Amino acid sequence: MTTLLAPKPALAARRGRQSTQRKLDLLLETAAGLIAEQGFEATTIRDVGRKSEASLAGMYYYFASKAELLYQIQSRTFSSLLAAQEEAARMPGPPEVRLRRLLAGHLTFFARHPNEMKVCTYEMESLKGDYYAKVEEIRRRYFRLMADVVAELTGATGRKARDSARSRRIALYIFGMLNWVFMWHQPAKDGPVENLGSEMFDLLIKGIREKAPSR
Amino acid sequence: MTTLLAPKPALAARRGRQSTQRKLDLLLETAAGLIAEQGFEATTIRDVGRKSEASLAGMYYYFASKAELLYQIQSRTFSSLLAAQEEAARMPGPPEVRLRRLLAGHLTFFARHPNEMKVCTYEMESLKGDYYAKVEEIRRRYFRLMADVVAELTGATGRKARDSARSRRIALYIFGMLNWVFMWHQPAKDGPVENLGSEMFDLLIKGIREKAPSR
DNA sequence: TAGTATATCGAACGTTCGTTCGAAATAGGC
DNA sequence: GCCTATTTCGAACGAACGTTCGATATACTA
Repeated sequence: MTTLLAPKPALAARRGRQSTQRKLDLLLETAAGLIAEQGFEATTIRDVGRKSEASLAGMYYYFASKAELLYQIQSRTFSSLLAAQEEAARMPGPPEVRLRRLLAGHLTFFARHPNEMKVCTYEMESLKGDYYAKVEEIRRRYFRLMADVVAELTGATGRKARDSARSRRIALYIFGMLNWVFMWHQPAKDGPVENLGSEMFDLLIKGIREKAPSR
Repeated sequence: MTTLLAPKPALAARRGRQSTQRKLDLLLETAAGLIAEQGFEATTIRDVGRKSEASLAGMYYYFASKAELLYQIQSRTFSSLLAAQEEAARMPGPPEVRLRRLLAGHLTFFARHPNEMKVCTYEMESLKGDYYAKVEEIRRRYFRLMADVVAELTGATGRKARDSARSRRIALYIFGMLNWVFMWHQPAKDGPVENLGSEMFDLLIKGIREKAPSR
């Protein structure tokens, strides 16, 4: 169980801990950049080491395996995003305002950690077994956050399976819009990514409120 | 130039051509399934051969390299999709109807070729050099198809850069919704994928028509 | 039936990968 | 200035990969 995390903290809490912690952060950041650019399978531990000025063998002091490296990036990033968004969703206000906050929060987080978010979004299926299950659990909670707010807007408060299925799909559409942004957005060309949140909201809000689709 | 395509057709057009053509199709189909499931880098030519009952060396009679195999899947699939959608967009009707057709066409094509579409969408950046450029050219034409219809709906007929940038972004939002479907849709659970097109249309149409965003 | 182009395959090559191991540094506690 | 725990690294291993090559089998033509 501890084996899933970084090397045993042991007594290092007093000694070179800060330096070690900083190096761990550096390795994760470097790895995220390379994986975001080339993909997980195409990225080599040797690459990460070279770019971080660490030896190949030295990498294995910080990670038990290449798979654990990917897990740590995704786990850390997604946990951090989830915590921020849970707070945003908990704050009071009508569902419209909370949806706005969730969209803005997702995009702002991406603006700050683009490489890590790309890794979380596009290398999810590169994780296996326990690693995959653990990250998927976080992902599921994050999805529910969005789906619940959408459900309030569609009026699917009860147990009507039909309404709840629709709000689930709408939440999935929204995540599609959000996650695809990572594929095309260039700050220099498209301006700050945070602006897109409002545009998405305006684009969707009337359609979401419509109870009965025109079908 | 011919080297980009399959082995020289030469005089094979008369001989065992049909059988060869069928085997080529089988190999591409098998490869698409494996790549869609495991990713391009993680998929081995040995894997594809084994599943197609071909030897490892035998694979190289049909493909010059692993990269060319990926290129052929993407090129064939995307060309076919583009042709179908260009016809759908050319047919007369108000822009609303043509947008509906594009959404339905994209999803229907996915329903028929899910593996190939996943490969086109998620392994685009695994192509390099000329292969990448050639496929990107097709992709660009496909994008313009959608963006033009959206531009008609937003009323961005002139050269107003502001309006054209907005319709470009909206088209990207739409592709995000569409492509993300590949990640979550299960026919048994979510019903036929074609139904989603109407739902997306209803969700978006009012927001698209709004000229001035509330900002 | 002989001959030729097409199609297939076993075996091997060179490279690169993830991972391991034991030794060498480094740094704080006494 | 030693002692111990932490951190780094060179070197190597076994496995798996993409690719090549020469030989063999298959099928069509004349």
